[in-house]
Amino acid sequence: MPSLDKADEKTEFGRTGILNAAARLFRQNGYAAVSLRAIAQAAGIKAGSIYYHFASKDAVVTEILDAGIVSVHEKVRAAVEALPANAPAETIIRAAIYGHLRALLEYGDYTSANVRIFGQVPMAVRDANLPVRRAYEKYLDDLLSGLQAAGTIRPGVNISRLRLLLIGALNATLEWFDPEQGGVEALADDYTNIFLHGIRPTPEPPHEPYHLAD
Amino acid sequence: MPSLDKADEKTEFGRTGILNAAARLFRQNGYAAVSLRAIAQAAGIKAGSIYYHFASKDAVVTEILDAGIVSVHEKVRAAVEALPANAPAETIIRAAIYGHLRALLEYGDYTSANVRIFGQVPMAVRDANLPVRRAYEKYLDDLLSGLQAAGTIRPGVNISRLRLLLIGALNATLEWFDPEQGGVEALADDYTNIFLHGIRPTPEPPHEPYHLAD
DNA sequence: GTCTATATCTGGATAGAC
DNA sequence: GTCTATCCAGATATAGAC
Repeated sequence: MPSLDKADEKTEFGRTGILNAAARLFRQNGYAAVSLRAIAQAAGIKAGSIYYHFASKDAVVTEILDAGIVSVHEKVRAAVEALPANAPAETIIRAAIYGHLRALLEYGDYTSANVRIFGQVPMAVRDANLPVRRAYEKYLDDLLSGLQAAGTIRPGVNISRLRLLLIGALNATLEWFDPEQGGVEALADDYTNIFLHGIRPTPEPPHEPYHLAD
Repeated sequence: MPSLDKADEKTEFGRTGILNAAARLFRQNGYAAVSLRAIAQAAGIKAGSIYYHFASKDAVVTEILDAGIVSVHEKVRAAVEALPANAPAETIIRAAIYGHLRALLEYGDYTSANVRIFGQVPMAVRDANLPVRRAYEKYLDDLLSGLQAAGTIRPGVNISRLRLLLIGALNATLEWFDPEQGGVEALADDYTNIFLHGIRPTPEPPHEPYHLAD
C-alpha cells in the first residue's frame, strides 16, 4: 500500500477538484480570462475531461456562484446564532460583519469568485444565482429590521438601503485587502465602529457607557 | 446646406465617437464581452477602421479608464470648491459624496466603465491607470485629513481605511441603482447621514443642535 | 479615413479510443 | 473517467483598395 495518500490533502480530483480549481482561478482572474483549458490544467486533467462532469463552462460557474452565496450566508448565520440570546446590538452587528469578511477574505475562493465575476457572467447564469442571493439578502434584512424594531437602529434608517451600503462596502475590501497589513478582525472592528457611530465626534466615546452627570 | 447637422448631437464620429461608444458598451457589458466589432457598429463604422485611430483594443480601454477617473476627480473637486470657505464639515462631506455619485450615476459612461471593468483588464492596462487613481485617492485623503485635523472627524478614524470604505460603498451603487426608485440626491443624503452619524440611536437627533437642558 | 478581405489565434464544445 | 484529435465560432489585428 502507498505510504502517501494525498487524495484529500491538497489537490482534489474529479468534480470537486475541477470546482476548487475553477473557483480559485475565477477569483484571481475574472470570468472571461479563465479558459476551460486553464481550469483543466490547474485540476491536473485535460480540457475535454471536464465535459464528463459538467455540461458546459456555464454549468461550472453556476455551481460556483451558488456555493459562494450559500457559504457566506451560512457563516454569517452561524456567527450570529452562536451569540447569547441577550447579546447587545453592537455585538450582533459586529458578528455579522466579521462573519461576512471572514467568508470573503479567509476561506473564500467561492465567495470571492462570486463577488468578483457575478457582473461578468452571461445573464442566464446570473438569473440562476438570484434565488440564493435573495435568500441571503432577506436574512440580513430580517436581522437588521429586528434590531430596528428593538430600537437599536435609528428609525430613520432605510433597511434595504443600509444592507446595500453594508454589503457594497464589505465586498469592496476584496479589491485591496492585504493580510500583511492588519488582520480581518481589526478590519471588522474598524468598519463596525464607523457603521455604528459614524465618523463625527460624539458627545461620549462610542465604546463607553454614557455618563449622565459628574 | 443640409438642414440637419447632428455632428455633435447624438452620435459623434472619429476618435470621440469610438471612445463614447466603447465606454457605453464597457459600462453595460464588461470588458471581455465587448468586441471591436461591437464597438465599431455602435460608432457607425467597421471594425478595421478603429485601427486608424487606435493601436489596439488596449489603447482604447486605457484612454477610457483614465478619462473616467479624471472626470470623477474633477467633479468632486468642483463640488467641494464651490462651497463657501466656512462651510461646515457635514456640508463638505455631503458635497463630495453627491459629486462622486453624480459622476457615476448621471453623466458617467467613462467613470462607470472604469469601476466596472478595471478588475477585468490586462495587468498592463491596470498599471497605466494607477497614476490618475492615486491622484484622486490622495485628493480625498487630504480632504478627509484636513477635516480630521480640524476636529470634525473623530481622531480614532483611520483616514485611508475610511476612504476605501467610502469609495467601495459609493461605487457599489452602480450595481443596483435605479433612477426610477428615488434620485441620486436622496441617495447621497441617506449615505451621508449614515457615514456621519452611524446607525445607532444618538442622544440627540443628528440633524438638530444639541439641547443642553429643558 | 473608411472600406473589404483575410491571416492568425484562442476558446468552447464534440467524438471516439482506451 | 480521462485521453487525443478535431470542429467551429468569434476575436484581434493586418494589408491594401478606394
